[in-house]
Amino acid sequence: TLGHKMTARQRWTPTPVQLQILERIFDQGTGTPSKQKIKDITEELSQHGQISDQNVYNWFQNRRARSKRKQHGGVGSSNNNNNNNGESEVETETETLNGKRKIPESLRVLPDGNNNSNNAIGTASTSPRPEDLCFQSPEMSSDLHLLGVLSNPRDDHLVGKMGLSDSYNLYDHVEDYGM
Amino acid sequence: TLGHKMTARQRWTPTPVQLQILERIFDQGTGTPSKQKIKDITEELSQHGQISDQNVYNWFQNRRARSKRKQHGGVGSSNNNNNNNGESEVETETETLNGKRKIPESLRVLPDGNNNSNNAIGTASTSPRPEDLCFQSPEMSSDLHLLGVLSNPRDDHLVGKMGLSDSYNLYDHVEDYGM
DNA sequence: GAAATATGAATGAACG
DNA sequence: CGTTCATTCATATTTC
Repeated sequence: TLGHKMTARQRWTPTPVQLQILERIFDQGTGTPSKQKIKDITEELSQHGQISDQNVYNWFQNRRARSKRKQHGGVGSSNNNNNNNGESEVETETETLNGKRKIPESLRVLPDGNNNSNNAIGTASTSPRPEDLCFQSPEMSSDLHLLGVLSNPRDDHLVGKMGLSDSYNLYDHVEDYGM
Repeated sequence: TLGHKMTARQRWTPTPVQLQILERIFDQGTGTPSKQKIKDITEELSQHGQISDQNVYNWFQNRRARSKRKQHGGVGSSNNNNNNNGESEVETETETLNGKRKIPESLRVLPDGNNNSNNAIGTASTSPRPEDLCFQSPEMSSDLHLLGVLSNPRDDHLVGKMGLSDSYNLYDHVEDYGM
């Protein structure tokens, strides 16, 4: 009953030794190791098992994030952690949600309905975009005339001369987009 | 390092269609689209789901940065090494590995102390990744000595064995869309 | 064996 | 623009 090779990419699992080393390094308080450090560490850890820079990097990132997160939970704090809104920090209640968050990786590309955060709530005016539900054919939608412009690299001289098209600097952390 | 503005509560998730379009545009070699282009793209993509200029801009930036990271061998890692066990018989059945790695938490974090003999990992009778498979370097890398390096921000060049990542490697996502 | 949990991996958003 | 943070997702592992 099983299939055959499904290209199951198993995620890297640190060996105890690797974990020990990683923990130790993390405990050094070095914070986030630089890329160079990452390489060193990777090199070191590769002696104890297969590992890559990305693995090490991810590990540190996760470790950091996890530490931060842990502190905020109801660790030693007083009881009564009432959540007013249904917002709740979904943390461990992964699939407790009614919605199906777990989509097979094969189908991950498929439209999962609409998980976009719609500001329109309460009025039930959630407009499930039918377009998303449609299968995306290689030709994409249709009215992509826009693409025609974009596919033209020479089309840059369109607005570049206006003098007003400054850099994207203002794009950095603006809140004007009212998202 | 003060008030981190993480007011971004809801994270925009591109729909498959949007992703396709974005990928397409990015692949056109347009590089970083102008502001005008961004607007056009946003407009087009908004037909397939909620999106903003900022989202589009971020996406392109991230995409670009990611691409560059790969060739530079930054954190982008180099070799995607899975577990040595990851041969080909990997099936969707979780039972494939048969044998649970029963490593007590005591060993998982392994407070170390001063003990060097990590025989504890001997539980590898079911360990999915035999570490002995890896060839030990003649210099017998010391886990601890690496820490010294990390403590020294100035000394990044210690092992000097990192001469591996040169070629292009795709570590990142393996988008299956567009199939 | 399924659920719950832990954690590695992917990615959007922010910072400098 | 490169790097880092924060959040989510997927899968391994542990528990019931």
